[in-house]
Amino acid sequence: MDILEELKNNGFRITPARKGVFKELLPLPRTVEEIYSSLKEKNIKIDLASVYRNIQLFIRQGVVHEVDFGDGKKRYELIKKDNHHHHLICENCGSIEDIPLNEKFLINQVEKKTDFKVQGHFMEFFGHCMNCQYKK
Amino acid sequence: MDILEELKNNGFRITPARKGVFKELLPLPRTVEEIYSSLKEKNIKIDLASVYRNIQLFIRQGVVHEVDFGDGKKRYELIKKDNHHHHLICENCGSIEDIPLNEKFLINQVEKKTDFKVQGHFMEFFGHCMNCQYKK
DNA sequence: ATGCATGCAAATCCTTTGCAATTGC
DNA sequence: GCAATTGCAAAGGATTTGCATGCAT
Repeated sequence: MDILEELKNNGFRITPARKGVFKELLPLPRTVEEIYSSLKEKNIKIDLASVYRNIQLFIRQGVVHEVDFGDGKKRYELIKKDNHHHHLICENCGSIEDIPLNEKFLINQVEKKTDFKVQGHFMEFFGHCMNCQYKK
Repeated sequence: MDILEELKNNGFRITPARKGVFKELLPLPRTVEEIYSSLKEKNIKIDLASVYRNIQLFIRQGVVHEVDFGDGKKRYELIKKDNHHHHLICENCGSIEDIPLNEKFLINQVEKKTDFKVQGHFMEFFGHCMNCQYKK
């Protein structure tokens, strides 16, 4: 919950709505719609526009970034320092698992093959989680 | 141009609009807007809705897929058989380069670390192309 | 000739914005 | 108290859809 404190130190207010949106992001990347309905269910009153506004604030402050799993829905995820990772997305149940990877050699492979200077990357995996492999 | 023939065999018509959209996708992933304006410049009369409709048809037929470079714009790319590759996206000039990679070991790494069965992946690289490295 | 594909306009969905009221500090 | 934040409603942009007409086969 350090991050909210930091926001406060930067002159932003900690409102119930803002704290709510933040908490929704804690476990996993979520869509705006998911955040909105989840807060509603928890009886935290918030307007859709405020969800959008707070997500955008978090992004501008560099604590959240957008991830795209290619299903047409934008998801937002907390950026945790020293925790660069990728996702395993189950195409059956939709579960999302984090996984850290050693992808340096891949980036080396790219830079060896071309004259391109790689500064960032985006990498997600699709398939079936353990549960869904056996349920079939 | 095999793909258009195949569509025809599946009972779809080859119209100037459809052929136009298809040709626009030949070299590189493009946005709907890019396809639309490019065709307009070439005096190929087409409605925006028809660009959307044809892209969706191509996707349903499995010859095109959506790629997302994280800039908020959806791009559409032809799926060429036996030509699995990734992209190098220059953050300076926006150029897009294809690159084939040996990512099998990465997928093995994932499956070794977890119980997840990987069936697909998504992988893009961002940075600076050769031109933009030296122009700076 | 038939019905698929198109253009056009309206509808829909997602996201952003203006503004007055509210609330955190 | 004052400025930041909010809710609400309206605006904006992207995509989809309904329908009558046109065109590929």
